[in-house]
Amino acid sequence: MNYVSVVSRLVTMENFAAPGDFVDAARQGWAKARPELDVSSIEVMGRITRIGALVTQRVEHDLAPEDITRAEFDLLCTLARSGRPLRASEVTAATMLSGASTTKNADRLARRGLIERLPSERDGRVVLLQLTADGHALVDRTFPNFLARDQELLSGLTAREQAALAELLRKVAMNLEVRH
Amino acid sequence: MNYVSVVSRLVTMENFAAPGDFVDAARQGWAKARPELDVSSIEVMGRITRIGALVTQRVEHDLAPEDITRAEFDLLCTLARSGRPLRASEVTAATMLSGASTTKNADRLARRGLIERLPSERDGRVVLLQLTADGHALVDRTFPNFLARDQELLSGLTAREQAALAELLRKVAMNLEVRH
DNA sequence: ACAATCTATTTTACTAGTAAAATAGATATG
DNA sequence: CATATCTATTTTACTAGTAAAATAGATTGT
Repeated sequence: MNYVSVVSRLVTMENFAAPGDFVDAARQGWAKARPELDVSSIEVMGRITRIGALVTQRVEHDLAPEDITRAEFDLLCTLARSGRPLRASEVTAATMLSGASTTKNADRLARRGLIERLPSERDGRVVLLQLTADGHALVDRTFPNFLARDQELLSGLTAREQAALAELLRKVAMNLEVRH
Repeated sequence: MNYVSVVSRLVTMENFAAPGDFVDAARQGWAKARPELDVSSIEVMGRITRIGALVTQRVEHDLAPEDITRAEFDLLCTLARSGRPLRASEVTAATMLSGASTTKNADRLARRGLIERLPSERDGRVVLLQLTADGHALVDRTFPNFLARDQELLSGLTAREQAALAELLRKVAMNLEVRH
């Protein structure tokens, strides 16, 4: 790419919209406003938080007809994939919410008959949470739709690209999780 | 990899902890609980939402000493990189929050003297938001720290890997953004 | 020009999430 | 074998975010 095409690309991007995605626009903004800053890391981290927020909103929207929040659905899915009753504290660790939220979400799901609270035989402080038949049914009915929606989002990528992306994200995730 | 090594890897991962990151554990759970489901898409989407949530929490924690929320900081950074006063509705579009939240956040930031509200000359309904000198100073003082933290998270990846990751994420982001 | 309609922001009334205190059961120590 | 300390969960008191109503200014059609 020569000087002219670089310039014409910049002019195009500034004056005639469509500079790629949200993060491309943000990066261009920083390049102009604070040219001395190296903002290259937002190419990855900005996109991750942006995509994460958009996907979360979409999931919430799709769950509205079930009259269930994303956090409650997350709790149900955590129990569904664990195959055994989990302690409230295990659910808290898996869902990234506070213990107080786990109590609240478990209350609402129990009132709706989607989960049950069991006492632990070993430890009287512990509350075990497990899906009821209705809870299992809800997960079995709705979870595949979310998988399909996710696949759709990745449909622009080849299988090889999806695998490469997953592997790169695993590295970032592991780096992040070791720091708590 | 032969049959034995596959089996030994599975056994290792099930019985001796450390199956990689959070998503590896979740995927194994689904594989056992619902072997008929193709949950491969969570390798990407699950990691994006997980990393997004962890990074968001970390940013909130790091902003606590400034007595400012992540949403407020996001508003300040949006103004800082735009280089001109923005309409409240432009800020709303950039921050992924509701208009009501923009009003609330702008209220608090204006009370603290970090932004100013200006009337638009063209349209009496419009409120323009712009940084004060104090607001600029706060962004200049703190934003570089967040860039450094983000770079640290990506330090396990080569420059080539970071570029590949950014490019793959851009594809996903653009696919998502065209669907609103 | 003037009602009808549209649009940008704010206000109101509400829900979700949290930190810290309270509660209750387990464990350790003298 | 108490009693002090630790741990798991719940309750309380609060903050952040939102949808929908209210407000106020712009636009459109006649």
